[in-house]
Amino acid sequence: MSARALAPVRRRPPAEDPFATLNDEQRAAVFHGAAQAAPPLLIDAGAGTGKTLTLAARVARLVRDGADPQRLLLLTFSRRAAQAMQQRAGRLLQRALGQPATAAPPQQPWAGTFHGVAARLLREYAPRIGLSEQFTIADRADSEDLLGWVRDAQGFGRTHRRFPLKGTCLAIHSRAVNACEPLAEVLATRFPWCAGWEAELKTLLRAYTAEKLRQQVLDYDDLLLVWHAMLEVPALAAALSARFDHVLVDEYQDTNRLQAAILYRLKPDGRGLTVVGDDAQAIYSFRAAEPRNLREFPGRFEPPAEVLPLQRNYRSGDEILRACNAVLAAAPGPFAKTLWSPRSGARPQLVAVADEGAQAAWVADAVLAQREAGIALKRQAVLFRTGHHSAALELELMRRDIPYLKFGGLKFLEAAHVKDLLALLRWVQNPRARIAGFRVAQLVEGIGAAGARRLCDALDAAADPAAARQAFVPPPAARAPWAALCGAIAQIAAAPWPAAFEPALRWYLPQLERLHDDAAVRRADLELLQRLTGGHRTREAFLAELTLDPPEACSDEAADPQLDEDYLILSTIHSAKGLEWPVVYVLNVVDGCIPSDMAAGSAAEIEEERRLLYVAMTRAMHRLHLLVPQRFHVGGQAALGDRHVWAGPSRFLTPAVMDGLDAVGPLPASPGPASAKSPGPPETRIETPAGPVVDLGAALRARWD
DNA sequence: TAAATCAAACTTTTT
DNA sequence: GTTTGATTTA
Repeated sequence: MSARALAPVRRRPPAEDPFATLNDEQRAAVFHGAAQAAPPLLIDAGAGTGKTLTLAARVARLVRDGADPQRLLLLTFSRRAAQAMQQRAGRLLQRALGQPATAAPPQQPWAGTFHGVAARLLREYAPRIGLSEQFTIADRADSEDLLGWVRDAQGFGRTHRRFPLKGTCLAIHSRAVNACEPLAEVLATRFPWCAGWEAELKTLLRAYTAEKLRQQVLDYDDLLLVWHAMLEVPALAAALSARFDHVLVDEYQDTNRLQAAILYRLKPDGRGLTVVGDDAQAIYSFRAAEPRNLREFPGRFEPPAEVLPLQRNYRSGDEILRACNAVLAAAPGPFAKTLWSPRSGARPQLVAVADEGAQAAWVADAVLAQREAGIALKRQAVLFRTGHHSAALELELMRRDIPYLKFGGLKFLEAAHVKDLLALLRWVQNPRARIAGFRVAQLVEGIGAAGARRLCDALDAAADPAAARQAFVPPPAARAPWAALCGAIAQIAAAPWPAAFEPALRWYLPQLERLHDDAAVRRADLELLQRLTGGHRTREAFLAELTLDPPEACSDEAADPQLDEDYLILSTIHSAKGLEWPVVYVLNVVDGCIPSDMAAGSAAEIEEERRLLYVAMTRAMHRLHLLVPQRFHVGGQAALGDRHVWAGPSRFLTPAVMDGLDAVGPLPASPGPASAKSPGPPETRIETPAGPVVDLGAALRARWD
């Protein structure tokens, strides 16, 4: 073994060909083009067709053939996906180079989400674009609060007619930015009830942009917007484009117009560009994702990009795939694929139950039965449309002592105590961040909204906000507690990371005890937060990555995975994207849940709900259970309210789908009529902003002129 | 005048 | 369970 390790790496013949197990479809995608400047490629990868493996193998193959891993950009949908991809590519590469498995695999440092990569690039280029290197990133709640504050300051809170709420204003902002649409068009197509406020909204969003720049705070949308703005400046565009020889993008059907525009500016001729996607799994249009990015990709280039499909499914038995195909057959997309597998297995089940209680009991029974049969809890997943759909099941699981981990829905970062502590750290890093300061100041005993406002105004007016913070004279009653906060801030600022977390926590814990009855439970969250600090090298990195990629599970009864060996997976369908489990249960496959009655507006929305069911079903490897409660709670009432509706099975369970399902329990009523085929969305063009500018602020403000 | 307290409404999906 | 608004209290 040691002799092998000592041998010069380049002389070692590969112990085995890591690409030998690829099928023909995958091999074609992996070996498309030369290692340098390969022509553009679209991998049209159906669910479970080995997409991750193929992309990882392509990365490994490019590096093996001479590409520099440092000059390779891998854009994925989540950080989790990026890590999975890096690991697999690393292992494949070791084998391709004949390295021992003990050697450190070559890392690809540029892998992550669009937003994550943007944050890193902006931090690096900040001095060249008039941005402070200390800029902080606001999560959605903070962005809403800041926008709400600007909205009040502009006097829109006291209008004669009702002005859109802060959340709506931010949604409008987000839509306009991500879809690259003019404000008027966004209002007309998405927010018709706000159309009368166009001029005011324009003023508001311009003021919001100015305020963010003044405070050196960027929201999610700004990360992409500034990246794009940088690519408008020829010198910066040249530097950024030259930096990467290859750009590979995963889940391309869920990118938006702005992301596509970034990509085309990064690689104008498409050389070195690879995108992977499946239009049947487009489920993020509520976030301005534009599946047409995928459809239009080949034609963007001359000659058009090559399209290579992957249809051989390695995940599921053929019975499950037939049912999945049948769901989509009612509304085939332009890249219609038929998944197939030579493997045969159990037919999927349609389980009719009386109500949500019976549904929870049935799932709990089934989960335990499978566990007895040797399928660990971890290898089973319960999927649902919205976070609270699992409430009844969670009660049942707790009652039966079945540990579980829930993804999606309740967010760790949204808990008040976590936000408090993060606000403190943000405020230390960037004293101009008004929302953070406003929040932290109010934690001080004796300072309320009015005192906090006075403090923030003073900081705003000061040339040196950190000094103004020290000089602030609190109300007499708050003197001692305020001094304690100032002391803590000084310690946090002085200490290296992650030691700086300690004084922050020490200051906050007494406030936690004072403000919350359930301090003990919340304290556990803060300890989890503390454990996360170690994984990041600097405070900036910690704050940025936590904002862009929050821990996915909430801690409460969701047992600490390190304590419980085995736990059942609960997940929203959206959060289940890209994952697979041997046994999958899908809750509430009824009209009103799937499709959600919130989404019943347009035909396009209904079609997205259909794909959502498709995504849920294609997660299953061996067993799939669709649950249909005949009665379920309607929302908009107290948690224990007793209003129900009698629901029919989801309209997506067409006769063709039902043919492939085994009915369990009393047969449900026949499904409703299939929805009409959707007309395509209206044509939109990418708006090209005015010529190159180096003044970032002017570029961003111009967005709202 | 500002802070603390209490009652009531709202809760899709997420970077 | 959090946020918002109205009321009471210092």
